[in-house]
Amino acid sequence: MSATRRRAPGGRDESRPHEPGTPATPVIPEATVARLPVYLRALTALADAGTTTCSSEELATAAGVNSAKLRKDLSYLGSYGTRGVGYDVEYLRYQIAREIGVTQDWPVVIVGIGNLGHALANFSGFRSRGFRIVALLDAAPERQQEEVAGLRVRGFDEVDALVAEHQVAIGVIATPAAAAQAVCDRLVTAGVTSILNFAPTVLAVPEGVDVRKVDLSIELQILAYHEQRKAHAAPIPGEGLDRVEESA
Amino acid sequence: MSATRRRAPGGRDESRPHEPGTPATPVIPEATVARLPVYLRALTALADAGTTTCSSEELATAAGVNSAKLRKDLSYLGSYGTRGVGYDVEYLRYQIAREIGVTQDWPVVIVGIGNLGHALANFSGFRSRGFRIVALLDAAPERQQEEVAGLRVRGFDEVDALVAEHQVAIGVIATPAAAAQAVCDRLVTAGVTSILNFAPTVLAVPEGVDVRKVDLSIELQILAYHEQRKAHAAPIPGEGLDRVEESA
DNA sequence: ACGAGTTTGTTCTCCAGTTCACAAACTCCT
DNA sequence: AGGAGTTTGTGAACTGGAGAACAAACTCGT
Ligand SMILES: NC(=O)c1ccc[n+]([C@@H]2O[C@H](COP(=O)([O-])OP(=O)(O)OC[C@H]3O[C@@H](n4cnc5c(N)ncnc54)[C@H](O)[C@@H]3O)[C@@H](O)[C@H]2O)c1
Ligand SMILES: NC(=O)c1ccc[n+]([C@@H]2O[C@H](COP(=O)([O-])OP(=O)(O)OC[C@H]3O[C@@H](n4cnc5c(N)ncnc54)[C@H](O)[C@@H]3O)[C@@H](O)[C@H]2O)c1
Repeated sequence: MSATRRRAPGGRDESRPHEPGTPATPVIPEATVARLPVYLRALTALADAGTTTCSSEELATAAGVNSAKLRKDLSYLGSYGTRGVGYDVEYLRYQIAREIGVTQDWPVVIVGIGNLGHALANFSGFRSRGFRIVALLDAAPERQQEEVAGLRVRGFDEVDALVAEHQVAIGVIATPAAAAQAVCDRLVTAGVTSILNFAPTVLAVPEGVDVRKVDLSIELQILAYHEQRKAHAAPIPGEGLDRVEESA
Repeated sequence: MSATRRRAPGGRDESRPHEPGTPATPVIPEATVARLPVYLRALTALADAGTTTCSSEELATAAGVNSAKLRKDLSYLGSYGTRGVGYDVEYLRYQIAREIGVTQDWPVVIVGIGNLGHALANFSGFRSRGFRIVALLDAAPERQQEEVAGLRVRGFDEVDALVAEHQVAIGVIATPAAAAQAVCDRLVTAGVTSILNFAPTVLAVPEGVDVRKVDLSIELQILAYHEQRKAHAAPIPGEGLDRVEESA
């Protein structure tokens, strides 16, 4: 792999201008950042299938996006393709993984080992995607007897020690909504600066802390809205040609 | 509640122009549709706390958005506020629920009753948000002995009968990625027209079918990207003032 | 009844992101 | 070596959404 490594000569090379004062990194649009993991997944699937090279068209199809968008997204990372040929699957996969920051594992803590917390803790897929679950925390004493996925559930008061010990930057909240803000505050105090929130609440965090939310009810309600619209627009159940946007 | 019902006189009333040929409904931007459930949640919380009236400012704070954006979003539904006063919480809550289509419950099937499927089936919150789980399906025979959350797990071959019987429009896929496309195809054939996909694959569906995906690994990877950026931009662990956008 | 104060609904401006379209760059065949 | 064919990378037009700002519309106190 990596036949063309990064042709240093030629035109401009804007990889790391590091003049003192400028932020060095060329800034990637947020919409692109959100798609890079999808490309990474598609490339991994292609690599597993034995494909060594692919065109932007093929990769775009696999990722479920427009090929022009894909090319523009990749152009923010650099020129990793070869005109007339396409992209080296393994090389591009590595470059994206490096850009995202998942070439080595990130330690993660999960708080709230109930229904959802158990499922997350038992999920093996995180490991291969750049994450390692290092601690499971729960406030309920009866939970703390349990061992889930090879880890003993710890009391939430151990959060500071565990976060410090494993240098945890990313925390997952899977507690009831009522507890989420308090848990969030404690995590931030302990040193966590990125939070994935499953509880249906808006979390307030200090600047410098990232929050992303996953709310299944919201997703279902968005589907319900469009579903209602379909039913309303096409009263005849025979054939109703209404526009519906893909969103996979 | 509902002090001002919908003042029919006055200016223009663009609620239902139903001229034959025009699509009747005034079209709500997709970005707004995605936020309506958040407003609904915030209003429910306010109502539970005993609040009867709120301003756009208060509601915006509760929902974690800009108040101008909130007002513009609500304006797509109609004029449900009163200038100088604000919004009637209960009334607005109902109007949004009606717009989304969750004034009555939507029947839902879940396919793949593994780690995640169990958690979803046991989650009680769907009911109060407009959804009723009517069937749990799994291909593995040993799963079909089980009873989860009061429902016996059914074989996937019963999908057609169950979807037809309960008039199911929404399906949830919680199977491994390898099975997801096949499961999706079968669901669509059975009559499902909206799919929530937890498997890390892009699903291909015919026009008229909506797909939304939830991918935890992608969410974590987006956090990892920003986390890496923070670490890179601020090498001194003391105090690094870098911009980070909220996203709750 | 009227003016001061409040808050909505909407218009206008601006920006990020998407899509098109094509020159540049590469391969392969003759 | 040169030309035909392929595919990338990107400039430019276009689209949708975000935010500021303000007039219209309401309440309340006098
Ligand atoms: N289960 C699902 O499929 C699902 C779906 C959508 C949303 N959610 C949301 O995910 C969250 C968890 O759902 P669940 O079904 O796992 O709930 P659960 O009640 O089964 O589990 C919650 C766990 O959090 C623990 N907890 C409570 N307060 C805590 C605190 N202050 N500190 C630490 N731990 C604490 C509890 O002891 C319990 O073990 C909820 O907010 C729920 O709304 C869950
Ligand atoms: N568990 C998590 O927290 C988590 C997190 C992120 C993503 N996911 C994704 O969610 C999906 C489910 O995860 P999981 O941990 O529950 O997996 P799991 O292996 O525990 O469960 C999968 C279930 O699907 C059933 N199944 C397999 N093929 C089927 C088919 N053709 N028809 C019907 N049922 C079939 C299996 O019998 C099994 O019960 C996976 O795609 C996974 O990548 C899970």
